[in-house]
Amino acid sequence: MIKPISSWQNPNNHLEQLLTTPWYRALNKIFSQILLLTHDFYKTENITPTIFPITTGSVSSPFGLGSDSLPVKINIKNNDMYLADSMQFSLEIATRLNEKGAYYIMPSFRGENTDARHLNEFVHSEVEIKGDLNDVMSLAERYIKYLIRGLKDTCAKEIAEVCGTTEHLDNVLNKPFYKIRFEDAMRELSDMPDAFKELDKDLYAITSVGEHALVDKYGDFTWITHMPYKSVPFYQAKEAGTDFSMTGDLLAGIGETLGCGQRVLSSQDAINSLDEHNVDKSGYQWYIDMRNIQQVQTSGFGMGIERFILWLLKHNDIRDCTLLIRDHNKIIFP
RNA sequence: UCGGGCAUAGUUCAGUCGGUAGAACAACGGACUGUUAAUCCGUAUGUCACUGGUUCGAGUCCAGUUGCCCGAGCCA
Repeated sequence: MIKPISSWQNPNNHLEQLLTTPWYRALNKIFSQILLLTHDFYKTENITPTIFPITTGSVSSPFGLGSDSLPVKINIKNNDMYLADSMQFSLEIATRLNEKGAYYIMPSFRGENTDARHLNEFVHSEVEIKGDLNDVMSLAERYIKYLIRGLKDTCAKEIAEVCGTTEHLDNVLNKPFYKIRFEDAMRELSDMPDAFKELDKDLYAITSVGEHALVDKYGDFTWITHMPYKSVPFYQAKEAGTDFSMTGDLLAGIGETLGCGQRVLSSQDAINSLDEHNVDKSGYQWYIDMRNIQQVQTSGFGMGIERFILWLLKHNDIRDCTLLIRDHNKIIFP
């Protein structure tokens, strides 16, 4: 059996653990296979690889009533800017340059404190395609199953040595991912007061307790879709005729592993959404303009690779799932 | 980011009611033992995180700042 050693607790002694323990040897192999499989998968889908700057003036995360997520602010030559918290905006541009869409797999940066479910720098596998919510959800399902099949071929020994089984891989491959709308999940979990919290009057969001309850009930890789429009970022499209959004979160293991959404279509949709979410338009005029230059319906998803590995290895602390430790509250070598 | 806790010797921590700063381990010096070291004796530990306030007097009470820990939040 291979067990993690939690060497992130003492970053200055981490290097020896990294270089000498079977846990990190297995983790390294899994990471490299996921990279290879990701490129293979998108090649079969005819979706184009891209690469972008990691600094930006437009961050995508600090929006929505349900979010006080923080970008990582840096200062270069006296200019305040951010490290990318997501490449979604760049991918929306790249999708307009390519036939089907564009993907990217690189670190994203977040300003919250690290804990068992969060890293300050995580490997983000993101894609944006021409299409709607259904298209991107089915792409996500194909991607995850492609990864699982590939990892079964190449890393079954390592996975079995960590978890004692590879049964959870087969369970996922053998059935379609269960889908439940947010409003239906709320009704089904109405006897659990902690499953949802009220963000604002009559505006609710699911909690990690609620996510766990859904995973317990419907198994790993369960979709919760159509979150309340006001609780999601401005760039997510509104469902016609409802107060919900064209979004989906994919739950597995400890919780949200992948998030996806259909983007606002027209420049007027973008303006309305910025207003309804009370977001200052000055940093996002380009986002409005882009829809005037070329209006395309796009949708995309982002998956946290370490969170996927957490599920893959049936583990519960994401800090064990990175090769080089990063904690923005500390200076760490190497 | 919010809430709670903590900050005293190299380290781990005591410090009562506001009245001159304490222990253990580590370190250093010596003694002794047929010797990679143990044991015994001895020695020194310090901007009590920082700034200000209250007070005759602050490690102790109050305010602010900084740093760390725990919890929550957020997300992928």
